[in-house]
Amino acid sequence: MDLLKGRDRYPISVDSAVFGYTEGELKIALIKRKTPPFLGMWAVPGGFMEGDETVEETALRELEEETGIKKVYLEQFHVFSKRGRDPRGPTLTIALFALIRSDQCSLFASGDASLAKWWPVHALPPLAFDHDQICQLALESLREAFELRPLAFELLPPLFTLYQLQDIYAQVLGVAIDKRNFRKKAQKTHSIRPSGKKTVHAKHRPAMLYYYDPKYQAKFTKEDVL
Amino acid sequence: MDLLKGRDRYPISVDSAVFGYTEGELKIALIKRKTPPFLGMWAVPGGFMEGDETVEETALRELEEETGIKKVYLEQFHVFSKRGRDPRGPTLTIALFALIRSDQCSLFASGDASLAKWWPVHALPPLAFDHDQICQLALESLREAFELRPLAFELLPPLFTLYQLQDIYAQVLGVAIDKRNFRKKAQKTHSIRPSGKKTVHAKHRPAMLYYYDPKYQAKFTKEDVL
DNA sequence: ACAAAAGTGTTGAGAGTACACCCATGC
DNA sequence: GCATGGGTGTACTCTCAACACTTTTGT
Repeated sequence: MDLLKGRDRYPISVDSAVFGYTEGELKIALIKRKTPPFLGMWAVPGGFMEGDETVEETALRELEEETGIKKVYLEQFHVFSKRGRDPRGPTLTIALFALIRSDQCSLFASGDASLAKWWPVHALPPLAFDHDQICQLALESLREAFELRPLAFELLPPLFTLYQLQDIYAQVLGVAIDKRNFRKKAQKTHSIRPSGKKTVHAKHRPAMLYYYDPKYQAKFTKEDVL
Repeated sequence: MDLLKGRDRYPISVDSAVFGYTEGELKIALIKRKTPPFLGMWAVPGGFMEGDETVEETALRELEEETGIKKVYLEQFHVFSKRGRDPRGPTLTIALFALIRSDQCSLFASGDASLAKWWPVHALPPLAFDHDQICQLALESLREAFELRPLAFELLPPLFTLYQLQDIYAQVLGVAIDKRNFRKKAQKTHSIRPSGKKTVHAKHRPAMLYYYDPKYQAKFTKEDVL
């Protein structure tokens, strides 16, 4: 006896706002749609759940199919279910944000995408469906998550400069940050450690490269969020 | 042409962890299931999406059907999609937490529920499906949300004492709070205002009743979260 | 030389924390 | 009279915010 018989069923799409930090700017990865509706418009990568996948598996599969992106940090932030948001009929969209390390930011369009490209978060093109809402809420959710968890490191390569780290916080939180105060705070966490190496070939004085190692925090607290 | 044809479709259940503050304790509303599977076990109220409802509409409909609860604050916190979590087949569950004012906490079982009852959050009975996980994550999400938004007032009647307010923060965040420091902080927000009325027939000295009015905050900041 | 980021301390204000006693009411 | 919460102030610590100049490299 199928106890789920008679239940209404819905196609589920899983869409991911992928954030990256490239060329010193916080950006979102968008694809150009190759199929109707909204053919030729920009959209966040995503697609429909299949079989007995989990939400996260769908997100990873579609990301790789459409943009070539592989290793990402994923976090769910909202389910969109308003009537009429997809002209094809009632659909749910589970929205996630994804964070990708800046040394793995190259994009390759394929699958449902004819193009894949990074866009500065504050200069997005017109978007398909309600993806403008998704991007906006993604950014707000990212901000909230940044205040609760040490996520900046998910946007940086294993070795990074304090300036990069600070700049990410400044851009995500949308505030200016004092350099000296930030560096003092970073040192107090003990989890941001100098590697001994320095940047080379920068157009300016070489900077110490740091790495993040949470094991040097006795216990993670909100105070360690920077 | 149905562009959604051929997509896999899933039944969606929407389950709500309803928090209430009654008898001086933080509690969750549970129902006793009247239908298989897990017949006779306690579970979080919820049910399947129908037609072109939104997630929030489903949550409200099922809450009223099963427990009689009407006015609540709702917030999504997670989608559960792991294989095998429902023995009947692949299902998604969208989980929300709900906050109900303590003057509207009476429960009436009906619909799929044979009983509806408040349980202290730290003394729950064995639960159907993965509802123990849902309750645990609901509590953690509630904690996070409490640090970002002024939610305690959603658990209190329009007029409340400072002790009640403090006690909610203490129980939700799981920490002890100093009475004098808390009261100082509450006064500084300017949005918690004495009504002039006092409690009557308490088993102790009458207490000033306060109300919450966000318009007395110039701009809401994290500092106003208490 | 100039542009660009690296690096470095001190001070003052405000927030957070710790702490103990008397009061009013119901039973 | 006893139990229960109501109500009040001070002192210390620590965190946070504000603030400017010299250094090193590439062009």
